[in-house]
Amino acid sequence: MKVFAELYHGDCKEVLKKLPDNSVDLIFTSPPYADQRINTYGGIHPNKYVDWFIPIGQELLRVLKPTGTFVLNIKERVVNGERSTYVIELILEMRKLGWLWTEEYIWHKKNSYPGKWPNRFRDSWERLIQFNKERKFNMYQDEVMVPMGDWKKSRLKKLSETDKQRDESKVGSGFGKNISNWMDREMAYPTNVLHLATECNNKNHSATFPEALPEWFIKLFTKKGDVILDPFMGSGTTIFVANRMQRNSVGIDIVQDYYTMVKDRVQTVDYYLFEQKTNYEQTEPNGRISIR
Amino acid sequence: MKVFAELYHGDCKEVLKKLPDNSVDLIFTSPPYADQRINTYGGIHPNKYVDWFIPIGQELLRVLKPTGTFVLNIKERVVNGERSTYVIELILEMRKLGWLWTEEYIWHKKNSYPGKWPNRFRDSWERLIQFNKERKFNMYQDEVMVPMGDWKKSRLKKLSETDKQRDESKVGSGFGKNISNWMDREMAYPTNVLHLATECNNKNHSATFPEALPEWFIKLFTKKGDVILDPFMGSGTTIFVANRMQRNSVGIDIVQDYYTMVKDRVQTVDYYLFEQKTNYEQTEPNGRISIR
DNA sequence: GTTCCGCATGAATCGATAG
DNA sequence: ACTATCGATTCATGCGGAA
Repeated sequence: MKVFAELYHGDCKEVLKKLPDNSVDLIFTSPPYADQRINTYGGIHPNKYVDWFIPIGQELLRVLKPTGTFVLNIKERVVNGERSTYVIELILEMRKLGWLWTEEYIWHKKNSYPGKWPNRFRDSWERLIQFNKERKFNMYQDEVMVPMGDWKKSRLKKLSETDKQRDESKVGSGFGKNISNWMDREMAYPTNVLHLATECNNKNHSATFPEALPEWFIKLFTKKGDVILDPFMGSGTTIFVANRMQRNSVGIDIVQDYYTMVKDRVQTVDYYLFEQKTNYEQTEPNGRISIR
Repeated sequence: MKVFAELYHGDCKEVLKKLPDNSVDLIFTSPPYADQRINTYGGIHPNKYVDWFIPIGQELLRVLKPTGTFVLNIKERVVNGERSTYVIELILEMRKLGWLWTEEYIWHKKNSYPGKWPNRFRDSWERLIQFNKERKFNMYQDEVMVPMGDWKKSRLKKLSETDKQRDESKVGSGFGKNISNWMDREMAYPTNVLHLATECNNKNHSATFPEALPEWFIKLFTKKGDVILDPFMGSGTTIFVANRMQRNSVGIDIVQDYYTMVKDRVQTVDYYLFEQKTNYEQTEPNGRISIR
């Protein structure tokens, strides 16, 4: 299957106008938080955040397919001892545009930023706000099933130890089959709380969210060959995960360095696959970068 | 220490007017959810929820001490495929009354109700919205510390060998002091995400939250002898936990059965303590029920 | 080939100090 | 009075090198 990654450099409010109506299956993005990351992005004042975002929300509504989903990763910061209200105001304004506020998932950040203050504890969660265009949308729930409980993990560990023992005594005949059967029966649907650690290791470019986050929603809301849009792609986590999962992707960023970096790395991925599989597709004439 | 439980039967909007200004240290409550429990509370339509709550929020602001805290346990329900907006609208309206929206804790319900729907997974979290009257309020953070993660074990091992010597060699240096403080630390401050299972063993009275929930906030925001108010006490979980923790409590409920049941059970607790400790205080002449 | 351990770092916030 | 800058505080994760 041929997969493209379509990258743009510019203000997504303008760039989005180039995209056709009803062309995207999933929008997954984490916009710059108010007055955060001021050195890379301009920094939007909390009081003006909603006004800044709404025109973008309007365009996103246009490009999303009726069966598509928009997942917004965001968290309000503390201003003068209070939680800012721009996120919840944004939800109300988005509904006025016609968006449906379907659900709010919680990302529990297991390794939240340390610190101690007299009036609050560490902030260890972020919002994943799900918007939809219509009440009927594509959702592939079976793709994100998980092993049932923590007590299963210990049993799995025991099994793997047993696995080794049997491996020594008997040459495993049909044992793997048993495990897979057992695992299949122990799967359950997840909830709307996701437990993931932030990636804070010393990589070249730190992402704002771990790959597992877009991966989960991509599995849940798209199938192979669908189109995923990230209008604030940043270091490109969404784009790369989409590629790996054989989804097409459209990425936009206003920062030249991010755009260049993601473009280069996407090409690297392309080249890597070329070497591995000796199955290279020509770059599309329209500037789309082919990945297979 | 003598502890009272002051119970009222009636609409809290009216009953609250009897309470004096600045007399409560913590308000912890879980109001009837919109259109939920219609048979008991009559059910408030989601569209009218904010209008219904605001006069109560006004009175709560009056009775709370300037150093006190109001914790509101609530979660918006799904109406016509969308999350209702009355909770986030309520936050905005409460701020207009003068409340400060200090923080939003997440209660992750570890054993939430099983089930799935075509459009959504199980809802396994609720909001615990913290409002305050002033930016400075009482918070006893040390009372809710939790054991550190497993990573601490290896770190302890390391520090016991190398950093002890360094600490002795660099006596008085700020750096060494920091290290030693950290080394002795066995407990860490928690985050704003609480992991509690819903109680399913309580057959008599279906409480809306487990005892551990009010217990955590009572430890965090009050000391012994403080006054805790629950204007929607329901089956009285907040009241009983406050009693057990030697905090005074004020409970209000509009449902006669709830009022009677809590009053009877509080007296039972009273009698129980009388037998155990042979230290009984007369019931107060003003109708307050004494507990020690 | 594992296991263990050192270490950098992450969408942070408050209070004091300076301009 | 109001804004800007800076130091202090703090916990968990995963990479990479070493045993």
